[in-house]
Amino acid sequence: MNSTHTIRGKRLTRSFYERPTLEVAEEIIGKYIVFDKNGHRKSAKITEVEAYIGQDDPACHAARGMTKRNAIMFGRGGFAYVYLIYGMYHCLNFVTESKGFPAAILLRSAEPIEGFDFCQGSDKKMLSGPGKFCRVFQINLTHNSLDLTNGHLYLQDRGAETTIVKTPRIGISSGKGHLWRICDAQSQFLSQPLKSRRS
DNA sequence: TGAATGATGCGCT
DNA sequence: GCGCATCATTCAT
Repeated sequence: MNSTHTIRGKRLTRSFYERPTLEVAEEIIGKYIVFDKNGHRKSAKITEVEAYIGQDDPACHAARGMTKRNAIMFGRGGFAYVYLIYGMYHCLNFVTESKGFPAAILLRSAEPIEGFDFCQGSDKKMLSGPGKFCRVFQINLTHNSLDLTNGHLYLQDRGAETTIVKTPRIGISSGKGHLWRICDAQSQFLSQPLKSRRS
């Protein structure tokens, strides 16, 4: 039942990324990530991200200055920052803000849209976590520093409307006070379920 | 339903 | 050496 029809959408340009990170993070929910690899297209709707903002954010990789690994974060917005974590998983980030201000948005979870087999019925968890997303999308260190505005990995606006919820970030030991994990409040495709509200 | 744990490699002190 | 922006599995309650 998979369609090979290409869904149209507007590619997000440099001006989308080169803004305050929290603004970008809130607007990025509901956007679509597209990866064209060898003529095969995968796409997914973004449901959950985290913001890592500047050298005053202790959880941000740039907190202790520029290194070879995090150098891309110090450049212009609109590039991919990919790193290896725990020796076995990759995490994909979107660099934000202008040159000189290091910040990025971690893609934590998404809803599969195009280019997947759904025979297992476990699609809700297929992309639910930063490591799982990269494994399925085959994102690795070779994709670090790719230009999202001019390449085969990019974001699209397909006009989806969303309601967002903010929570503390996951898996960090410092910087827990900020509500910089941003989720689609209605989505079933999150890395962790939101706390249900009690009456 | 939740806590503990092992796998695994790189960057940094 | 140690500590990670993780995940799947095992064990306890």
